[in-house]
Amino acid sequence: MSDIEVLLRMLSRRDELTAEEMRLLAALPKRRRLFARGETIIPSHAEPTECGLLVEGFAGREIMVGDGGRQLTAVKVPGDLLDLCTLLMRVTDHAVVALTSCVVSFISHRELLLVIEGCPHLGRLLWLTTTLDGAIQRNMSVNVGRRDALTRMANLICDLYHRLEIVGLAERHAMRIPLSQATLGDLLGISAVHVNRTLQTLRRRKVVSWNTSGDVVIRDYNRLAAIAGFDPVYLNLVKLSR
Amino acid sequence: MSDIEVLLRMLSRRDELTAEEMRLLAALPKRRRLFARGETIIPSHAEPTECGLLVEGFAGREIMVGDGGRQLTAVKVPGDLLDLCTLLMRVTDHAVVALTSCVVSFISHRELLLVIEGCPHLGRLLWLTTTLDGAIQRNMSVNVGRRDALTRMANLICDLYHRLEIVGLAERHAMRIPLSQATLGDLLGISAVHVNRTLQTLRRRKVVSWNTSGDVVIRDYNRLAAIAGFDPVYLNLVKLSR
DNA sequence: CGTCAGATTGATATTCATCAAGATCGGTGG
DNA sequence: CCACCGATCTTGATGAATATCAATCTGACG
Repeated sequence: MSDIEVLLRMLSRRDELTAEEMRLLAALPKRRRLFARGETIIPSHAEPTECGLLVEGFAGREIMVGDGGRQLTAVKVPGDLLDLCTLLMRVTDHAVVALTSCVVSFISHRELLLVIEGCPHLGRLLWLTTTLDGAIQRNMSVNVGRRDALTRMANLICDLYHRLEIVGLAERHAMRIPLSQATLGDLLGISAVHVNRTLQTLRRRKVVSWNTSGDVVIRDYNRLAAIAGFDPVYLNLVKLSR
Repeated sequence: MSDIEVLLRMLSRRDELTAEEMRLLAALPKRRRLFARGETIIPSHAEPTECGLLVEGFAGREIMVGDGGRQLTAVKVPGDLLDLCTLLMRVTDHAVVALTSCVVSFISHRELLLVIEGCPHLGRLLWLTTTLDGAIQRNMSVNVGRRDALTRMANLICDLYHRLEIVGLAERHAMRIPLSQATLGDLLGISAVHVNRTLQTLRRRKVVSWNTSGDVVIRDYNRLAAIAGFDPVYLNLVKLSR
C-alpha cells in the first residue's frame, strides 16, 4: 500500500475528500523510514519539525512512570498520524515507540501548514483527526480506570478490530495483532502474567482465539462487545457533512 | 470575571493574542446558563449545535461503565471549552456533568466557524486547545493506568493546581477544590473509601492539607510532585511563536 | 543441539473494593 | 433553641482481583 493510501482511507471514512484534496495530500514530500521493534520513533521532550504517518506496523505512545515501568497510553495503527500534536505544541510530552517493526513517512510541519493554508477544509480534517485521537484516548482512560482485566482486554480487541478494518487490515472478524503479552500489559495497565490468564479466559469462553504468532479471530463478536461494554460512537464512523 | 475573561487567560498563556482576536472572541454571542451540581450539561450521544465555555465551577466528562458505575475521564476548570470536539464530531461520545454548581456560556457552532474562517490564527488556537485537551487526557490515562492510589491523587492535585493557577483560581499553593470524595474516586478510578485513606496519608505526611469544605493547600510542592512523578510538560505552558 | 524470547503455570503477597457501622456537620422545621 | 435529617466523612473488618516471584514449557532460529 502506498504511503498515502492508508491516510486517505482513514480520512475518507470520516469525511468526503475531493480529488483535489487527495492530490494535495499525495503531493506532500515524504521521507520514509523503517524502525525496528523497540526503537523510539519520536522521543519525549523533543521539538520535532515534522510529523510521522504510520504506514505499516504498530506503534505506541509511551510515558514512563516513576519506578522504571512504562505505560502505553495509545496504540497507533497504519493510517494514524503519530504526532500531529507537535504541529501546534512545541514540545512532545510523550515518546512514540515501535511496538513491531514499523514503516513511517515523515512530512515536514512547514509543508503541511502550507497545504492547510491553501485548503482550509483539509485543515479542518486534520483538526478532526486530533479530535478523534482525543476520543480514542478517552476510551482508553475509561478502559484502564475502573474495569477489570477481562473487560479491558475485550475493549482493546474491539477498538483494534474497528480501527484495522477501516484501513483494510481486518476483515470477517480476523486480524493480526503481533504484540507480545508484555506489551499488551503495558497498554492495559496490567501485568504480563495477568494478560496471559485473561486471554485464556477469552479462549476458554470461545469468544476470541489468539495464537502465539498474533493471529486473532473474534469468534463471537456480540459476546465480546458485551464483555467489553463496547460503544463504537467514539470512533466517529459517521461521515460529517462538509 | 466576565465570560470571556477566563478563556482569554487560558489561551494567552499558550500563545499571543492580538487585540483584534480578543475583540472577535469577546464579540461572539453567548447564552449563559447555570447548572446545579449533578446536572448534565451536555448529554452523551447528542448532536449539540453549540459549544460550552465553563466560566465558573468544576465539570467532568462522564462515561458510564457497564455495571452502573461511572468513570470521569477529565475534570474541567473555568476557561475550558467543554465540548469543542462536537464542532467537528457530530455525535458526543460522552456526557459532561456539573461536579459543582457551574456557570456555562454557550457559543453556537455556526458563529464560531464564521470567526475561524475570518481569522485562521484563531482557528489554529482552538485547534491547539483540542491538542491540549488530548495531552491532559493522556496524563489522566497514565494516572489511572499503572499507578497506586497515592500517586494518582498527588498527580490530580498537581494537575489542578497548575490549571487553576492559569485562570487565577490558585495562588501560593492554595486553591479550592469543592469535590466530594466520591467524585474524586470517580476521577481517579478508586473507591470513595480509598480516597479518604489516601488523603489521610497525604495529610499525615504533611504534604497537602485538604479540609472538608474543599480548601486545599500544598504544603510541600516538591514532595508532592515527587510522589506524583509529575512532569508539567503536557500542560504546554511555553508560548508558541506565531 | 543450544539458546533465547516469550508463553504458561503455580504459589504467595499486596492493594484495593466492599460492606457495615459510627461520627460530623450544615440545614431545617417545630 | 433544639431535635432531627441527610449527606459526607471516617473507621474497621473481610474478601476479591491482581501483582510478583519463580519455575517450566514452547517454538524459532542459528
